[in-house]
Amino acid sequence: MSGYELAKLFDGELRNVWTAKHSQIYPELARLLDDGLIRQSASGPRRRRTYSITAAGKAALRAWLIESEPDRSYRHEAMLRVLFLWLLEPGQAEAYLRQEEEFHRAQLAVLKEVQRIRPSGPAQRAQHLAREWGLRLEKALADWSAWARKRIADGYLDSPD
Amino acid sequence: MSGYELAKLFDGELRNVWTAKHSQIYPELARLLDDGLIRQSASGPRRRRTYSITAAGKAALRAWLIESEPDRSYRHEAMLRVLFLWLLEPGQAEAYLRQEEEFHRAQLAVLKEVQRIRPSGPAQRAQHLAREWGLRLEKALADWSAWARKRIADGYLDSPD
DNA sequence: AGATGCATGTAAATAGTTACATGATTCA
DNA sequence: TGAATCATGTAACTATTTACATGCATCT
Repeated sequence: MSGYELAKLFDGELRNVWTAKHSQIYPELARLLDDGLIRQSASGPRRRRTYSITAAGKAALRAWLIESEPDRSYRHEAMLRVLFLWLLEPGQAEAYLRQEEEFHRAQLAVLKEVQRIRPSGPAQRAQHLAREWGLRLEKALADWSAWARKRIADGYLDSPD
Repeated sequence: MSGYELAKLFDGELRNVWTAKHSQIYPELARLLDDGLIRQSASGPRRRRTYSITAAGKAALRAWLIESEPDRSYRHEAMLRVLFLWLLEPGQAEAYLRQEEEFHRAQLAVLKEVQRIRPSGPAQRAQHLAREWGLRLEKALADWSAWARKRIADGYLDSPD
């Protein structure tokens, strides 16, 4: 893949797995190339260069997977905002959650389309499994947004205690 | 809340919303205090200091909520790893997913316990809504892990194409 | 010919982690 | 009295974003 394609991928269907901007991707590709973990596999118009993983790169990934514990902490700005929804008028809070639901329903539709394509090769199949997670995540987020909005509409946040 | 309590909260029930280490929290509290967005509300043994939000702090939060678009990108290292599971032996991949399921079932149980406590006051109620999301997220993650593991056990990743 | 999208790169600033550092209180 | 936990702080490093910068290719 090229740096440009990676940037698109991170901004698209990998948005709920990992992200990176092109300004981080290009220097990182240069570093990986320098370390022999990837190799340039093709070049195209407009200085386009695609890279593929080397045996050393695969070994490094394997070592990472086996030797380290996953970091299971999340950062979800949209949910962080929910903690402060009590500072807004209920109507504003409802509008926020309505937008969230809309966004996630739209994402869900996009992922469903992509998911129809049959993956070929092990890497594509692993991506298919991760995309299935994306699908479930978007649905859960849309459903939660609708649920929370209804609770707020019922006066959940403004009732005194 | 004190810096120490915030660190615990981020590491505990806010783990799937936002995180920060104490080394980030303390300088940030100093900055917020300096900017008049929080005020010191109490002090205890061992230099313990708790802070509460000021009117200016609330206004700043409101402005953030209303004037900026939420960043809906995620970073989920545990799911990033899934993209590279094809590099492992199927047995190793299954072990990874089994651990993930276990972790999320345990988290689910913890959150369910916390969620039984009735929230008092609007901020607590907003946190309750976010925790309900945490609950749904942990369940979805556990279910997905079990599903993906079964697919891999059925040879999904190693079948040629 | 002009707009749009492809394609890459770098510098400066901000955000966040890891490691180093210290000391008080509580409990066994 | 020794260990664990509470509690805060800082320095160095790494990661990430924002802004600046350039130019080619394709389509209308």
